[in-house]
Amino acid sequence: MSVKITDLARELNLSVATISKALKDSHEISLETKQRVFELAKKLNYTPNPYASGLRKKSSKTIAVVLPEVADSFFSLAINGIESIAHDKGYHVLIYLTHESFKREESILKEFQSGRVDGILISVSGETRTSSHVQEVIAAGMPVVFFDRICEDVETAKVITDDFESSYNATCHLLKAGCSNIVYLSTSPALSINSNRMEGYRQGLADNGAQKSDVTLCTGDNTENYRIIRELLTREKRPDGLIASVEKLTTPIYLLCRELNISIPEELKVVSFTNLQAALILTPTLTTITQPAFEMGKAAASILFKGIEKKDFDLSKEKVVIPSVLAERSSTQTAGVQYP
Amino acid sequence: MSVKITDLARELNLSVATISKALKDSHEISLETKQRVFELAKKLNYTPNPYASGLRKKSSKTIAVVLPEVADSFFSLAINGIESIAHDKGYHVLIYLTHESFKREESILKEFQSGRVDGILISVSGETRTSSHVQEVIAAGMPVVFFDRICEDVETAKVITDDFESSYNATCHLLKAGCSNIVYLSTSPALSINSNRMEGYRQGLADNGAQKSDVTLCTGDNTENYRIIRELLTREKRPDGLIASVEKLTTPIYLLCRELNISIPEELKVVSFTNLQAALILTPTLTTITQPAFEMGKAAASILFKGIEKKDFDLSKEKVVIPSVLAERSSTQTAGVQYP
DNA sequence: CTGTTAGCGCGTTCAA
DNA sequence: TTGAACGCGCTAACAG
Repeated sequence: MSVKITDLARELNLSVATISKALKDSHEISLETKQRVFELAKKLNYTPNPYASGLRKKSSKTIAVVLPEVADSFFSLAINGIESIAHDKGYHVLIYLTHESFKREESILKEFQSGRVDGILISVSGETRTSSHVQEVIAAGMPVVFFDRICEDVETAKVITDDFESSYNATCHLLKAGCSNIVYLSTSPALSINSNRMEGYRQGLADNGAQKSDVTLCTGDNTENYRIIRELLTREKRPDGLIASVEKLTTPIYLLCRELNISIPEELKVVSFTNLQAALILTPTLTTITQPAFEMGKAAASILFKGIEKKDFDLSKEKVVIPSVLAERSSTQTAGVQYP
Repeated sequence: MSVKITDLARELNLSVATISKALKDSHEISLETKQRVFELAKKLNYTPNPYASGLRKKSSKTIAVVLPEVADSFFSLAINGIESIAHDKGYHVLIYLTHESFKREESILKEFQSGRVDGILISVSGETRTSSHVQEVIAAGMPVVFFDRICEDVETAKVITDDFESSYNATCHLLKAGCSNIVYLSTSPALSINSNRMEGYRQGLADNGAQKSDVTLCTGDNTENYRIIRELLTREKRPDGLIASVEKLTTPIYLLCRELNISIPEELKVVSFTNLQAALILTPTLTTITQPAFEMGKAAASILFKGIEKKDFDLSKEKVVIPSVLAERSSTQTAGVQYP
């Protein structure tokens, strides 16, 4: 087994209390004793048992991160952000995946009544409709921060991005860049994600007294989309700005621009929402709207630690809407690929 | 605070020992008592403190996963695999990122002498040249499993994929599919990853008494690669099979095939190593070689748990070389995008 | 300055 | 069938 305080105590003919204090560099221990303790500790590779001290101090110095999955880059980057803050604060990170299952989410959260963690960072599953399981741990005094996928009705800290605002900003960006004929490429208008983005576009145009909104409806079928966009790019008054509401629309755009000899971004400025960032491999000169996953992770973690460390900190007051990142790329600075 | 055993004991006028046994469904407790205990436990939302019991039983029921980063999909998927096995086994997963720093890796590993975890799954940082930090925890009796990025000289379990074999299989695959003129597109031949892959290709050809090997050297510059591959695809005896040693070569291949009216896979079969899987968005009919990250995670975790649970299990005997997945896709079954 | 004592919450003897 | 007592490794209060 690993070496413990009693081992040091026996070896040095001191009491465990003395060792404990010495290791904490307490002022009530003589310099000489501390020296001896430190030396032996280093020599024997002593590492305090965190669970024993945690039991005593009623703190685990660990947080839980509950995610649906870590398939795309968003949650991956978020983990990076969370871990980096946690590390700085001296906390450890437990990770749990719900696999989009509400049942699993429930059982995971219930576990947290046990004192295993000091706080929870959660992005709820796609199946989650009710929030009593979250309310329960909060009621038990556990700090909780929602992150990306939130429960609207739970009064605790939330960190999200704003689809409306992102799209609004993208529109302003294009207008400022000189576009006067911007088309929004929508997906199924039923999706709330799409309608928010579309509204942002409309508002952006309106607030700038610009052109009327011009929405082209795309579909789930790629061949069909190709046809639709071709029509758009060959019509008499061709658009000089495009907002792609989902990443996969960038492929037909790119291909058609090659085919029709339209250069991006000189003749056509394209902004696309993107999760995979795969679009950049194709079109390095694309302007992208990405969720700043790393920053969101850091922000969420920071708030959580405030909630953990300051007992009177009111998490329910915290609602952080982080703007998406509008990243304009020149062909030289991209990690993507450029072709003649 | 959360409810503990003593609370239940007081409420039911029983001793803590009785409660403890009852909760473990011990046969030395009457059915009736158990019933009452279970009921109250459920009612009060009792959850045992894992650290207290862990302290007693000298086991934490948690493992550590030490990774360089979770940027690309490989480690993300690996985490999924690891977590799923851990969950099944009733274990918890602590995650640590080294950010490719050896110093950080060292300090993380040292922490594990403390009993915080029962086992370690690690993919070493890019800076890691020595292995004494790993040897140390192993010497202290900690089960360790290497995973993808290993230390050759440490005698413990390892789970990896084999570049040579993958490439060998890809070559055989193309030969079997009727190719007689397969070209290998290399990257910088200095990279060990590339030389292993190239050797696999050569051996694959040799073992099948097929054509002589035909390697085309690509570069780091995309425009240049485009030119090189164009030359290749317009030369008199055009290849009917291509092995791309890195994913980014697929973009020029795809573009040129469109341009030159070469259909994949009818006229040209393309196999590519891939990490991002972004290539599939472009070319759904591509055949890919991917590291089966999810399975590797599961395999590594499974081995680790054997090492943890069977004290006489010899981890140093375990070396699992998982074959890369050669995935041939038809245009219909892909998650990618197809265009006319 | 150092040591004694008493838990943190739980599980495991051993007695009753 | 139940309970009292001890200890896991550590910290905190109080003595000395």
